[in-house]
Amino acid sequence: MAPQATPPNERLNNDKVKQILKKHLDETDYRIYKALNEDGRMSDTELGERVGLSRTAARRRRKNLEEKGLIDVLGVLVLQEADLAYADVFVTLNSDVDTETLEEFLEEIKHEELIYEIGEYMGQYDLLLRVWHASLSDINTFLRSLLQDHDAVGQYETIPVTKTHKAWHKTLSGGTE
Amino acid sequence: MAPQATPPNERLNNDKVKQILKKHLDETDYRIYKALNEDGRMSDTELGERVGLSRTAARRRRKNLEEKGLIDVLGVLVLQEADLAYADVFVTLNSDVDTETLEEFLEEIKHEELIYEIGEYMGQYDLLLRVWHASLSDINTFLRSLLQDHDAVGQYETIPVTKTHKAWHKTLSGGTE
DNA sequence: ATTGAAAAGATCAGAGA
DNA sequence: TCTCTGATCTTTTCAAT
Repeated sequence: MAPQATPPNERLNNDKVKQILKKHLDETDYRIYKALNEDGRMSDTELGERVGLSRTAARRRRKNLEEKGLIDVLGVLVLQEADLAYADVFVTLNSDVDTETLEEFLEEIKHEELIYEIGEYMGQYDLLLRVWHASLSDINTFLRSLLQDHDAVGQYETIPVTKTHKAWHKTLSGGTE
Repeated sequence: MAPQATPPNERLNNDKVKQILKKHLDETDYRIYKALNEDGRMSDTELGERVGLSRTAARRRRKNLEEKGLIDVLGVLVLQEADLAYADVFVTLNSDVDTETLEEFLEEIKHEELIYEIGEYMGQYDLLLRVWHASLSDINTFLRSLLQDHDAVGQYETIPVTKTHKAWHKTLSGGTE
């Protein structure tokens, strides 16, 4: 079958998004991203059909987006489906912590398999950690041994996540319901 | 070349993780996940070589993990690389909000292209939203029009994320540095 | 879980808009 | 620069074991 023109129902009808991204992604790039967001293993051939390009053109764009680091195609663990507990941890750093101690701390926790996200905040808290474990009480124990007496950490608050409705830009289907 | 036995340097040397996941994933499954977490488009052939299985066996396991919803392979936008602003929003719901209004609210924001995550908290806040936009001030304007006078929303606090060190279980390479 | 073989897809060089 | 086509090589996929 010949590659079709852009299917009308898949056109990006969101001018706002187009405006925001125009510095790096044009509309075709964004549609490639959206297709990969749905299915990261979609073949370049199908990708091309979806966005109205030949396989090679679609492929080149995908590769470019990946090489520039604008998109990443990866596998994620769906904690909700794996009956795992997960929580967000808001860390306030010690006010007198020096850069080196902080760097060491970050380096240390980056390699923790049970911490799947680390972000820096500007505001009420300094750091966000996201952790997973078998149960909430395991999360508590884990965090205590990791953060309790660390030079870099002032205090921390843990908030369990009870349900995720949307993640990775994607509405989640199931849940435990 | 014949499929090799498990390369020693790639074995999962983390008993804690093995214990936590044993209900759903065995060690080979977890190694498949870790490989896909590095590169979601890795071929089943390479996957098989990495974990010491034939292409078909590796493929079957991958498919199973995807079908059970335990892992998902998808494309993500790396906001940090796209010069976009992003922030976390902690929402406290109105104390007198009824289930229906809440459901409607969730349904409404699920389809917002600029909201890439929605989670329910148990604790100090009720909801976490993660938003992106061209700039922080755009985020502010966007949130005001979305949340300000909504029946479901009591108050909300926005905290900009200034840097992400780890996301999707993966240490991020670049940054703007 | 594996192998072998047919179909589908990836990849590259060359060429054109 | 971006795209396309055709040729070749790799991977996927499925039936049989």
